[in-house]
Amino acid sequence: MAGHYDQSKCQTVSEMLARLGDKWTVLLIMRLRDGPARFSELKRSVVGISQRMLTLTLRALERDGLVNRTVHPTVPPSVEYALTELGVSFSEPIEAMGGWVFRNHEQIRAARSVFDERKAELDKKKLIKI
Amino acid sequence: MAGHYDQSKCQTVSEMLARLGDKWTVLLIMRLRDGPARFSELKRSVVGISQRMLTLTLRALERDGLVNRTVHPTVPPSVEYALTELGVSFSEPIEAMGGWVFRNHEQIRAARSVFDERKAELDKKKLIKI
DNA sequence: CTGGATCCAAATTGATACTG
DNA sequence: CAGTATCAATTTGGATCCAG
Repeated sequence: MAGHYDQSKCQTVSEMLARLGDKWTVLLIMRLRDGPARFSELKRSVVGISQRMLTLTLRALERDGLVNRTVHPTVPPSVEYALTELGVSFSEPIEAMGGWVFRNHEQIRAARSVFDERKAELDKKKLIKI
Repeated sequence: MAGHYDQSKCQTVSEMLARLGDKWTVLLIMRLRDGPARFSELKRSVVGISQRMLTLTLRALERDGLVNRTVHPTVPPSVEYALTELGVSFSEPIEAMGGWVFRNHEQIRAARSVFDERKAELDKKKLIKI
């Protein structure tokens, strides 16, 4: 029993979960929930993202079928990104998770303070012993 | 508007989101939903995790107040890890997300195939041009 | 058994410069 | 505007050895 937490057994699942890890995917999906946007709009919305990371993240999302990329053949070119149906569906659990973190981050901060302080004390005692 | 996807504004939120990214956190939380476990049990359950990563991930979860670490003063020592109340609460959105990925990974695989094949064709054409 | 410390290889990422 | 390419820097992870 309990043998099903094997990431190698469910490659895709674990890859998707891994994708969420990179700082930007969640932020980008949350942004796209508000509606489609162009490349440069996204770059402005998601503060701190580099052009490179924006491109890479969008490509990955596109590849997974979560985001649609439509090029308008204008000059200068304009490209619009939007969540697909699958993407919208996926954004729901993401939103739930984001919401949880948002609601509970105070508690987390508090827990961290306690932990760090306790650790600092232990380190002090250890220093005396050594 | 749309200025709230700024990770620097909500350090904790973005950190938590980032923590999910590392391969192991989600797997570990899912495992701990089944009940408390000892270090070595966890190591066996979460296939592929190294000792180092297990330790690091557990410490991080403990620090965030999601996991409780109780040492039983036996010889040899035995340490039990369990989700805290906060951890259980957090595990719900996680589970939802995991569930979604699990249910939809076929669609994702399909999307990837389409994308990759299309890209392969484009690359071929480009090669001819060059 | 649990887990800290260290060393090293590999993967990510950011800054920068360049292009259609 | 929307990227691609390249390089340097940081991060990350695994392997190994050691200790309470």
